[in-house]
Amino acid sequence: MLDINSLYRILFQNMGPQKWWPADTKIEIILGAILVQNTNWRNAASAIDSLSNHTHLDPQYILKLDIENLQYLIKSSGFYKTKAQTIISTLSWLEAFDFDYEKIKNYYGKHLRKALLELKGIGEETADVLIVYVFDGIEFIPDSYTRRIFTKLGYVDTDNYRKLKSNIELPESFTNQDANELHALLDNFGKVYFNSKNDRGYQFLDEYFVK
DNA sequence: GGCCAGGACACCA
DNA sequence: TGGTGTCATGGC
Repeated sequence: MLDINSLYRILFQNMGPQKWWPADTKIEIILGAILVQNTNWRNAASAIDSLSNHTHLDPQYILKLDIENLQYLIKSSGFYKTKAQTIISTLSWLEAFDFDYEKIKNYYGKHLRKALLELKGIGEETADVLIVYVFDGIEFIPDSYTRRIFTKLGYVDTDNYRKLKSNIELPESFTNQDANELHALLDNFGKVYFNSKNDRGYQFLDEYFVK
């Protein structure tokens, strides 16, 4: 069975750097992480576009929007009522720290993940995504694609997020960039492997898949 | 026209 | 702790 380092190396050698997160600013990453929850990226990106057209993704401006207006702007991402609330609770939290991410890291230290989980609408996966892509931390992110891939690789206890996370230890050598790249590679691999009907050359893991 | 996508949460036992 | 229903749009 492939260990994390080998899996990482094989993915990287076949796919190259993924340059995640696909966004220009940290606020855009945060909004994207919320809007893509259980939604395909196309719909989430469309919501970001309309939000950007109306607010330039200025968090202060977004917080001043009527909730109905915010809901309308992000409608294409689905679950728009819940996501509007999540955006407000998260941006309000950031605002309390003047949108200073270093200040937040210094304030919470090791308890950052716990603080993120206390935000309404931020669950384990989104918390880990924010830690890796916004706060430069190191976390394994066993999202649905990752769990499906690990299942095929023969790992056990892959059926839910917490179970797989508790059983996987990232290598000591892993940096923030490695955690970033590994998650991006796994998701982009999963996206092609599980969704595309025609063969696009993503068969390089097949020899490691069981059955 | 059904199925599902880069989840979270309330509720229940 | 773990399983289930609900929230919702747009593309295929």
